[in-house]
Amino acid sequence: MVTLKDIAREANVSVMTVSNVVNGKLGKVSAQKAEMIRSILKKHKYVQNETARSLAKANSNIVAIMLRNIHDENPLSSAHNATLLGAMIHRLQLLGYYAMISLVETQEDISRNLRSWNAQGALFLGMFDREIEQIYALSNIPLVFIDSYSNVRQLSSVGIDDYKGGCLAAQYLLAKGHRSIAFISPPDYENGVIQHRLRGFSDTLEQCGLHLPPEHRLILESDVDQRSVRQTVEALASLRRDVTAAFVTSDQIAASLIGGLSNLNIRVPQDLSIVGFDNMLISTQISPQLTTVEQDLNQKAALAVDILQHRLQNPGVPAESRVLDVRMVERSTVRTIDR
Amino acid sequence: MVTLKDIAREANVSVMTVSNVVNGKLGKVSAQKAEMIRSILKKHKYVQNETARSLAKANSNIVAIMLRNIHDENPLSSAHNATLLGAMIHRLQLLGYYAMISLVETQEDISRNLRSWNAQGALFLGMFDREIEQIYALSNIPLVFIDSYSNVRQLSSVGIDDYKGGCLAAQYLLAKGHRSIAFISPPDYENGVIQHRLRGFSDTLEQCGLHLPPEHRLILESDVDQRSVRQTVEALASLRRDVTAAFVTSDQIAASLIGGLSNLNIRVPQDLSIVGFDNMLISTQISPQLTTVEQDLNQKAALAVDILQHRLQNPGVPAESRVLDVRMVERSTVRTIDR
DNA sequence: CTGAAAGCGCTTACAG
DNA sequence: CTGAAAGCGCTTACAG
Repeated sequence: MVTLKDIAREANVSVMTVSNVVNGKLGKVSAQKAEMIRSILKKHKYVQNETARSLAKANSNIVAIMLRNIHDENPLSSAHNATLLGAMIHRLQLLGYYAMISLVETQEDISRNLRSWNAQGALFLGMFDREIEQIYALSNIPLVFIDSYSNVRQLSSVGIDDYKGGCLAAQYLLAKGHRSIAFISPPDYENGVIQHRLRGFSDTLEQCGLHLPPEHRLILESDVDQRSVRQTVEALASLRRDVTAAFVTSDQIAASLIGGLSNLNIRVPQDLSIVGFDNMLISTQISPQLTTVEQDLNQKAALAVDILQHRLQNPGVPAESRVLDVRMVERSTVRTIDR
Repeated sequence: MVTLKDIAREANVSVMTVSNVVNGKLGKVSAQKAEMIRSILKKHKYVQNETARSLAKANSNIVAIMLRNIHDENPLSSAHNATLLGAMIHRLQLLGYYAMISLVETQEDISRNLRSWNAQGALFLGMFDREIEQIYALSNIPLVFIDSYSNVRQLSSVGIDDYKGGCLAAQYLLAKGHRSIAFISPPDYENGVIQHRLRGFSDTLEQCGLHLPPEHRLILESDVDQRSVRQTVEALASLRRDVTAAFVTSDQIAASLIGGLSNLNIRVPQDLSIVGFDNMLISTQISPQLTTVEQDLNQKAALAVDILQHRLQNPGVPAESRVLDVRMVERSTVRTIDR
């Protein structure tokens, strides 16, 4: 590995001068020397040793991205997480940062990943409410939380209007004449996302004098585990007499359920209407195409990175929380009930 | 940030002694002192500065994972890539490595990401054939390529038997009585995967005296872009008189095509049979469920990491190439043609 | 414009 | 078992 020192020796200048050229501090080097040094740099394909640079500057250009690991399930088998992660990495790179990814479970995982490479900042996906406060105690680099609800003041976060998402789904189904509707989701995991969608959903029902009985609230342990999908499908099938529709909090789960229902000869939307959430690619791949609540993942990813960068560039700016809008996308999984 | 020096001062010992305790070199420290130091370490929640450690040891425990960026499309919107990445990160963590992820396009991207943090090793996903040789020139850390074909000798790689996958699909469709079959894939991108599947497919046809005319070979520019899906659906629809089935090289694309066909009232499998590839979750989410060629992504990911680790632990061991098996999974998108 | 000195937080190699 | 010295490859702060 060729170092600044090697280059300096060959160029007959000091290490400092080479360093200035590498870092583009051209005011400090004569144009002629700079050119000469640049050509030697190129000749040897010099690549800066970020490890040493980071140690000397206490500035690494690393951004840690931490994904909450739940039940040891691959968090990237969720299309939502994967798309978001890809978009964040892409944008970080454009801005000159390195992305170090870790799947975290314990405070210790977080602490280690936050501090060992002196990351400049960190992006968190799906952390639990109660963990967030503790994370702040670990480090004082800028932190941005995605899809987390928390009471911590001065939290930088990006999320979507989950409450409104629940409202939209309920309003839409009510407008189509549905009066008895199931709510299906993974466990809440204490990050508040599900809870807010549920609240928006049931508040809207209640405004119409309806309510969501506990037996219409179905919980799916895992959206990738076949067995738990099957159980939920069966529970849903046995609810069929009571319920004309279901709001499912992700397209991925909705697609699995629709597949399972079709095996039991329960047709969507004729026998049961379904509204999903996310508007991922899969909502147009299944048949009938899924009516769903849309969120913009690319925007969520970009905004998270931009907020982080803004705080990195302007130390001391106050925390910033952004809530992105959602909207209904009407397709073919909800039927109109005539009265 | 608390450093070894701080701890050493408080414990009234040298930095070296603390370092030995931190690194578990207990043979070198008296049990009593070790215990005392450990408690101070814990009290201050000491976290090792990997930056400094890496610089001193020339050993970072970072593994770089590079994903080939094509057309600036999010590589993690492919369920295949995302699942693979998640599984690799998980396994790397278990073994004590840090995962630095980058989306690469040029040799310079690769060079920078390979060298700037002195990564111990690197994992490449979907690199082009012609690039691989150049990558070897960049660095001599252990490299493992996933799903890449290359003429480079001594290449460590993990892939699947793409040729056999093509054969299986063709054999299956032939056995069901199909004689005129389309082959649909993204562009080959020179990594050989598509090419090998195609060759297995067309060789098998030829063994039966059939062949694949060029107009039955459809190329989809992008599997996430709606327009290119629509174009392919139309092309496929207009082939319908000539063709009774299509082999599609990913479940994701197959699902999109089936969705598009159903909008044109072309039913699968009655009007057209489809075989997919991968056996991702989506193949059971769509209806009818997709008949497909299965590969084991978790195994692919684990093997890639294990081969890398083996080379990391045993410098000088020869390169190792592994090819994983594939198998047919029969579901409901292929009909039997009576003759 | 140029460079010698000191230091970032750690480890290696050696002496006691 | 313990520690003082030197060094990893860079940058900062300063002197010329």
